[in-house]
Amino acid sequence: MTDDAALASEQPIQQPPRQAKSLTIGAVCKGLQQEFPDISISKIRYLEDQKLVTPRRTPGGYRLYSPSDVARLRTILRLQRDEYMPLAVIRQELASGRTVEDSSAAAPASADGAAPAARPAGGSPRRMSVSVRPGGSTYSLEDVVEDTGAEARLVQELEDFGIIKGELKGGTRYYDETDREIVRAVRELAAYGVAGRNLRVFKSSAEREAALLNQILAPSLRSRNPERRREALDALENLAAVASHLKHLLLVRDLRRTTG
DNA sequence: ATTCTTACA
DNA sequence: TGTAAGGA
Repeated sequence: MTDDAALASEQPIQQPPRQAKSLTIGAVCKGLQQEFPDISISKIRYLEDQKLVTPRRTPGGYRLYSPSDVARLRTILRLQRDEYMPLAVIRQELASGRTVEDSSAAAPASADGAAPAARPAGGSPRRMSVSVRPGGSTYSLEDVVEDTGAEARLVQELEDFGIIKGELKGGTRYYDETDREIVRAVRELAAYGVAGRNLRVFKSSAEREAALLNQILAPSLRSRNPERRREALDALENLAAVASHLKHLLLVRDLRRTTG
């Protein structure tokens, strides 16, 4: 077989990686469309309104996006699409310097055949501590209901309130261990008449605390050294536990003060 | 030919 | 979010 002809084909590549060129909004939009089909110029402008990106401007007022801006956009769109993260939260993530911006030009376009979640083999591992590390077991709605004794409606309500997220995979929702424990705790609270709007307080409180802890450990968590990152995660869990204990003590103290 | 801002659906 | 208008 002769195959020398195939190798001689020329590729019209006119992108010298040398020059860090800025792109107009139209070019950026076109490039992003490969990974995000429903992106649009107006949407990109909207993200600027929300202070998530601040591209440079030409004297004429045209937006100029640096490669860094584009990477940031990509990160934002991914967080929004893959993690259902609200723009307000994404803004904080990026501001705290926690989330990292990737620099890949375009998505590898790997045909991900959706690997359905793995069911936990055993029945119900009774555990109060939850890891901050991603990638654990996942549970279907039925699993959660069965494990926690909560009504399916309660789970739905928590999801509506944004208390738990539930990851959509292959048409059905799956919850992680943290979600399950949250449901369990809320179910117990429900017995005391705590529900609905009351949960917002807990949520915003938790968000502030998480932001604080992450801010403290941001440098280590961002480290390229795997060893250091692991230590940071350990520290994070420990720190969270200590903070939780302190919160408990303060709560008890305030309750005493209030009740007598 | 493109993009900009503002306003409106 | 998308689009029409009116300018640069």
